[in-house]
Amino acid sequence: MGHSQADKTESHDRIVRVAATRFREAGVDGVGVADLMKDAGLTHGGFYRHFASRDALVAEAIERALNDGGAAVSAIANRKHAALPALIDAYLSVAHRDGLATSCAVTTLAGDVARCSERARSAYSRQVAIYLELLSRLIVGGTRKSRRARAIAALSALVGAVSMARAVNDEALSREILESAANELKAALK
Amino acid sequence: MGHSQADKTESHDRIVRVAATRFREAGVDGVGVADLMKDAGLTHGGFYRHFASRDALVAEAIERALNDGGAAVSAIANRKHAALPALIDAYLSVAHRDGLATSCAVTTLAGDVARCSERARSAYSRQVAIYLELLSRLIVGGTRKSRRARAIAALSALVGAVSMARAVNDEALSREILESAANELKAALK
DNA sequence: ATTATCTATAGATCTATAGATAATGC
DNA sequence: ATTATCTATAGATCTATAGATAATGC
Repeated sequence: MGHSQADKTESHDRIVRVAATRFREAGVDGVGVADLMKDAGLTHGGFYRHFASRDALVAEAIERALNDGGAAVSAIANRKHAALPALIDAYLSVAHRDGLATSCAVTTLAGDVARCSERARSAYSRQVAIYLELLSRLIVGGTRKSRRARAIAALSALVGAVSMARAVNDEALSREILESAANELKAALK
Repeated sequence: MGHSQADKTESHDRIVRVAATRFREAGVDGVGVADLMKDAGLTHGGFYRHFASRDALVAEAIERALNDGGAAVSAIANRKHAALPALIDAYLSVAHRDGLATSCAVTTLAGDVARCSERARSAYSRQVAIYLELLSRLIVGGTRKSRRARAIAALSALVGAVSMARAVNDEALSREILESAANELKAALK
């Protein structure tokens, strides 16, 4: 039972990481403080030495989830060769559809964030802006303005396709959505 | 205090209608049975004479919410003139973004449905299939297969754009998402 | 007599707090 | 002495049930 300040920082970080995962899996309303603390290897009583309220953790965990997704997307976007189709294929993959725990929060937490604190919504806005910058840079041809408009349409299609592919319980339809959206996007942005 | 069978049918319907509205506003986990019954003008004790469980109401309310949205979209799609751009503009309007209570459940409840019962997910799948048929019919040129692929990409963009426009707390960015997505879609499907 | 609804409550769960315990760090 | 964590619990809320009440409908 460690009690150093280093331990506290590590505990704090572990709670946020657990919450960022569980919130993506079960929704922000789908898991309680006690359960999160248990997953982090702590008892629920200690929670309030780390966070002022559950809402404070929610905001921090959403920021973390958004950053995680951003890092994964950036890693693909910074490839030298065929970054745009690679990004589209990764985002619209069955692995991303099914990997809720580590999925992109711009899709997975969109509905929850809309009902969240301004802090969480600001983090979400920031991450959308980052994705749009990143996509605009990868899109070729036309004016700067046109590239941004196409980036918005592309990001919308990525988010919507994954949302629907997850909600549908018809595997053939789900895969058709992912594949058709990927093909149309790659053709439109060629 | 009426107690006829007609009253029961009416009460049942009112509970489902209230739930379909409140679930879209607050999320499926965001409102309890007692609160829903109060909104329907009843006390919470009577709930279990209408539904076997809360989950049974959730499934029925999601079906209702999906049908409501379907009816609204079909009404626009059946216009003689310029049905496709009218549908795109309506779906990507500020009114639809802000009108959660009566909004299209394919977008609003996507995240919740992914964690719901098979019954709710089947209803969702059915509604997606209906929208894709409807959009395929409105899209011109190319093969049947190509029209379906474009319908999938278009529906994805509609769903994703509204999801992001709601989560973002930057009004300018939110409107830019709706407008750019609408312009790109209309241009692509002309 | 049947039944739609209401009152009251059981039992579980959730957020948050109080006080105890056992380490750290001056 | 300070503090990170634990044990225990208060108070609120949530789903579900039991029994009472007041209408309907044979």
